[in-house]
Amino acid sequence: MSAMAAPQTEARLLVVEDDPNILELLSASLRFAGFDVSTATSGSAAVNAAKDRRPDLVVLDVMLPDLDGFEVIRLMRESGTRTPVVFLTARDATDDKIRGLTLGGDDYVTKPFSLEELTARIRAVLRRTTAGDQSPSRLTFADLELDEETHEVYRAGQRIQLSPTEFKLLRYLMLNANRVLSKAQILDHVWNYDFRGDDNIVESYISYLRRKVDTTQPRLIHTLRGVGYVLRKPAT
Amino acid sequence: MSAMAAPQTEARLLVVEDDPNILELLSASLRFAGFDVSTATSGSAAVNAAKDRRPDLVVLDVMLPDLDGFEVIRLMRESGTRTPVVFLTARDATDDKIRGLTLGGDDYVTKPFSLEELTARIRAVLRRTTAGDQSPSRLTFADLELDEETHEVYRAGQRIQLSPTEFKLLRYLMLNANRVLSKAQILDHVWNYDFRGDDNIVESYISYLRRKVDTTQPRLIHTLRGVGYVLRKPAT
DNA sequence: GGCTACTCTCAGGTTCTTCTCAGCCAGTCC
DNA sequence: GGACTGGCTGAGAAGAACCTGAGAGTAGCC
Repeated sequence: MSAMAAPQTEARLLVVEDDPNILELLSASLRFAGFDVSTATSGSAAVNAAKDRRPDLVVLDVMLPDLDGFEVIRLMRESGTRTPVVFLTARDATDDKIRGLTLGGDDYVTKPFSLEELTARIRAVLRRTTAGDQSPSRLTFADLELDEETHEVYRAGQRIQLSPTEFKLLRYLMLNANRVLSKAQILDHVWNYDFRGDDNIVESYISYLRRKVDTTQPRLIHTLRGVGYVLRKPAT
Repeated sequence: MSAMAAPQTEARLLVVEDDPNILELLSASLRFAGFDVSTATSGSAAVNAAKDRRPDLVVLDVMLPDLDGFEVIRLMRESGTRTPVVFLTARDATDDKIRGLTLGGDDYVTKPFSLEELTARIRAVLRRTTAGDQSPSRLTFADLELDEETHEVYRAGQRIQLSPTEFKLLRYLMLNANRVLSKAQILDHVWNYDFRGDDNIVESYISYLRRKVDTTQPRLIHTLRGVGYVLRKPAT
């Protein structure tokens, strides 16, 4: 699934995270999303890996066993390269240094995050920092349009207001148009990884989405009973 | 984000600062703002770098481990070139030397500063010292006007009084018109880097600004719930 | 020293959002 | 047809995000 928008497909990521569960989750899904992923589990390993691999972007947990994330970045940048970073931080990060993370084209995501949110941020940072606006911030499918930067959604030219979760769900459907997505899959990608509710939440949000963006013909969001959902044009 | 106003885009800066955290903060964000940045961490290194690189402007901490900032400038200028300088000083610097700075076209910013303030000063000094009125001191968006030199703000021709922070916030919004800015981003750019409060201060100042400059139709300051704020004309 | 203007915090109110639950509906299988 | 299963959706509780008034503290100014 998730072949993502093409341009970053070959972007090289370095993921630095000491929790093996989260590291596995991240590297598997980012790889699956089409990124070329390498990993490190400590700050010093990260610095070396960055020298060797010259990644296009680093996903970096600020809490690491040896060096903290800020040290890692400084060491990486001493060699002169200006690699953009997406930081992973705890939600209640009272850490003084958390300020300043959005400078220099970088960004951050607070734990626990959803994979959709992380990949959206990665795409956004790559878009900003890579020369040439190669990848457009606007997704299109049939008469649906979704702007990742301004969070605007249009159906047949009509502006539609979505809540944050509705927006994430629609983006996920659009990035995976014509692909059947199970409720479990959707849950895993759109909701935070610590979400402990059940599948019904997906049904609820599909229902909300239909009411907001799929009231006109042709219908684009289809249910495959017992299998999942798919965004596609009818008569396929 | 922050592609800033175009004109200074190619200006060469030399940033001289011995604190590695602040140096990283500065070089990352100035580079992202479009400047061509090189760095030095000591006075003697700065003198050499200036000879090599011939920067258009120097950002110079007055407190350095070896030479002080004024010495550095004297040595730089012995070779005859008159490079403008923006000094970084401690807030309580009662030093007489600081006083005379604004006479020679130079300027200074007291630590801790905000990035908006520093980049505004850099732009102003470049404007004064570079031949040709390349970058205008007046920002315009819809019927909003903001003069960076006189600190005057007009909405639909009406003069509006803003406090210093309100002014900085509005300038930041105008420099990034049509771009969605998160509260974290705004905090990082408009407030001093040592500010330790929370996001609510941004909400407060947005509220003040709205009351002062956004009481008439069409509304220009928009809230994107869960995302941030954006300055834009409606019906986009 | 006293006044003013400004910055920042806090808390109450409001609106929007998330999530759960339960009942209903629609296919499917016997 | 009847029963079962999966999906849909309205109602509502809990919580999050946002706005704003009030006020404490502070810096700057006369």
